[in-house]
Amino acid sequence: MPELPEVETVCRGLSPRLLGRTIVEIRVRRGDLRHEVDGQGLNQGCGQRIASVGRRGKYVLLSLTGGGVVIHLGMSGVLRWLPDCPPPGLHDHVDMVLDDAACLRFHDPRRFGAVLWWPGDPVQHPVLAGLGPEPLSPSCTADYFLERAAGRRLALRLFLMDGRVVAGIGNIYAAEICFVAGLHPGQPVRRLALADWQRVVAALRQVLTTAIRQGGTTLKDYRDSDGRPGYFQQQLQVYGRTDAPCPRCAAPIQRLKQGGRSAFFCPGCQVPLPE
DNA sequence: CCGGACGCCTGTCGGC
DNA sequence: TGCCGACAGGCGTCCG
Repeated sequence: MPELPEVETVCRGLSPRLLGRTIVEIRVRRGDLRHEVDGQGLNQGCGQRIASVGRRGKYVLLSLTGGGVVIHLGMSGVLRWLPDCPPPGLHDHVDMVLDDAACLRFHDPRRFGAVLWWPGDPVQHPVLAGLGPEPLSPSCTADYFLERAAGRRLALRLFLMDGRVVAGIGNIYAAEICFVAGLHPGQPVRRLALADWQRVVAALRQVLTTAIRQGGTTLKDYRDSDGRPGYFQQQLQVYGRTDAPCPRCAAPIQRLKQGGRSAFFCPGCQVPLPE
């Protein structure tokens, strides 16, 4: 569910609440997530202070004085800060209780998420190895994409969703980025020229920074760390808008199946490039 | 190496 | 009303 803008929003909300707090107890009610929760490891975090709250792609990183926690929200995960740690409800799998009686609660109905312990700096966790650059960092350039796309027939949308190419872009934002760049989502990436990649880079910066400013996209259950929804769904131009008029040319938005998932595009504004 | 299909899990929605 | 299939924001593995 949550892509980079949602995870960034969660991190910004958590940071002032968690910084400097000490973890006093970890409660794992259900550990069979995507990766089995290592309760033994996480318990080593008890008594440690939270030194920073960070993000890498769609992962939340809690850096402790002697270790770290890496959290992924999967499709349905919600990370909430709760001032008095109320009794847990259905799918509230993990609580990290803090020294001010608040808690950080991981809720995840589909259990595609993960809560991982790491004995050192969490950015060193193996799940983060091989992730591509942050899309909003200076290293994410048109030249970089051109090089990574060389010789590949993979569709543009799937290329942008591949975390090894660029971190943090999922189905919603890949669709919006292709639209803003004026490129067909099924476009084989080897056909894009440098000027096309420049449009992709400009589009992804614009889409992601706007989405962060709006607090992310709430289609259904996404909430930030205080339980508030995002507002970027009001600005989606193609995602989920099958048959609705394109905001630029009024042609009906089309949907197609790509990599087992839905892709949305405007047949008027996103025409395949000539070979 | 590359790309496509599938599975993991629960919940919701639309059609019959 | 109830049942059943399709689908949902991600990602790892397997196979051709």
